Amino acid sequence: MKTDLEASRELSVQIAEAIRDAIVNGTLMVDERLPSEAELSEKFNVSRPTVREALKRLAAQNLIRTQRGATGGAFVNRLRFEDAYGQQITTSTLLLSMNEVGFETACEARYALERACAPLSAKRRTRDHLATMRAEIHRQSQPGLSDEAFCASDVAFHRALVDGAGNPVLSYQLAGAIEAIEPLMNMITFSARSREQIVALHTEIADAIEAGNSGQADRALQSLSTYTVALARDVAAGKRG
Amino acid sequence: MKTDLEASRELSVQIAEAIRDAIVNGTLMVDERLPSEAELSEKFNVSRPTVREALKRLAAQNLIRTQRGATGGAFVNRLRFEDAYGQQITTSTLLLSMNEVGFETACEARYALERACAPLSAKRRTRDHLATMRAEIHRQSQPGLSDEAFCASDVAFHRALVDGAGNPVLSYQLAGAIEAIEPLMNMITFSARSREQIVALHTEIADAIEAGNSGQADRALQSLSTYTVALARDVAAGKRG
DNA sequence: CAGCTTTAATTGTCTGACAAATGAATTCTT
DNA sequence: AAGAATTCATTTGTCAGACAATTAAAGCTG
Repeated sequence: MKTDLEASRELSVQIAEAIRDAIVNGTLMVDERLPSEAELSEKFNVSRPTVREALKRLAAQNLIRTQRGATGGAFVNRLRFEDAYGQQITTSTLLLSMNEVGFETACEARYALERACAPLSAKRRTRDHLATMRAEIHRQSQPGLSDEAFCASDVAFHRALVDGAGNPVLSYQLAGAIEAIEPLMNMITFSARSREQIVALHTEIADAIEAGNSGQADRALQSLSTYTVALARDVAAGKRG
Repeated sequence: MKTDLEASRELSVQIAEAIRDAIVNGTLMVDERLPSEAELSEKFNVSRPTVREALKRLAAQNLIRTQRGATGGAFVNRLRFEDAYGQQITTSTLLLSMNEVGFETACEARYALERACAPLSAKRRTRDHLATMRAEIHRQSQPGLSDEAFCASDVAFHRALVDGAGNPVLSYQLAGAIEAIEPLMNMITFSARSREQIVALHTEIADAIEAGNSGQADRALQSLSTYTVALARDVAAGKRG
């Protein structure tokens, strides 16, 4: 952890960077305790509020956690996938909501990623993943289901498909894409007709994954992708027939 | 922006969340100016340092930017892809460095994502993307190239391939995976023989992308994936022959 | 009207203080 | 001596008030 800072930028930024570097390059290990705020302010020659602003920056990125009390302090966080999920989802949602990304682009990315997962999932999925997919399909075919519940089930189905690939990096990458576009997906699951079509394709996907037939899974996912984008375009055009 | 806070959690966290919600749900628009720190501290009934800690949390997530001076203040940021790239790379690097993810898992994810991009890239790549790929291949075949430079060129090649898909979401997702494993990739580009093999596969990929032959691109990427993972396994096992 | 100066607003930083939490040491009780 | 209660020291959380640095706008001056 370097203690001499350049000028120009804000002190709290520089201190945050110095500590972050120490974490990334391994100078500070996971669960290691940082010096107390008083010690840090002495070490960097700044006041405690400035040190605190730096620490809050790091806390916002889940790099550290703090604890009050005698043996308290700031500790290096082991970054967990759940934390990474959360950040990913927030970022993706913001990119979408600020119109930096269109629905079609997000949708395309999502299905491209899912198609990348499908062959792995066909190989490695456990009985649990398959059972989840089947259960969600069954739920989706219930007639009284609300749009929100249908969409939540849709998310659960696709998550099971992706998790079946057994690669947490892929799961985490897709979490953002899938959950960020969920609100928009809600709008295109309005009609019973589209639900039937979606359930049919989900069934085809589940069958393919169960049989280990990655080609079939890929074709079904491609159909689903095409169908979804077409529906979205219709909704965008306002013809809700 | 709600102004009444619950108890229990830290005030700065609650304030940060209240403001973040206002940004995400559109109450605060892009480039809109937040109330000054003094106004916020009055509004939330907390001191200015507490408000500042909250703002620093948001700044760390690129949600706001601050400016000093008469017309200064905190402004809602339009989240840019570059910012998202940075966060993605940091997160991926941390997940890798903290052994939350193994090299093989990251590698598998990376090539799965690339294979998802390849068909789109075969369709949409511009002349520029292709030219970049060719240029990097040429650089990679120079004999005097350092391992670091070779690896940097490798990253540039794959970025061009991915960017050719014309989907910024995919580009951004892959940025993390590719750049995070670059240091580890460095270690497996040690021998001239493996470089030759990699260059040959890169050439095959570029040819396929140029011809719009996504099947060939996919096969080449799969070979590259298999070869890379095998090399990595050898390196891990310590047999550097 | 152009250029300079002043001014007001705002963030950045500092100082010093107290409150709250919490584990550890200490004391008291049995 | 063992266990329970208490005190204590340490550390983060919060507050109040102040000054410095920056910046754009208003005002002044030639």
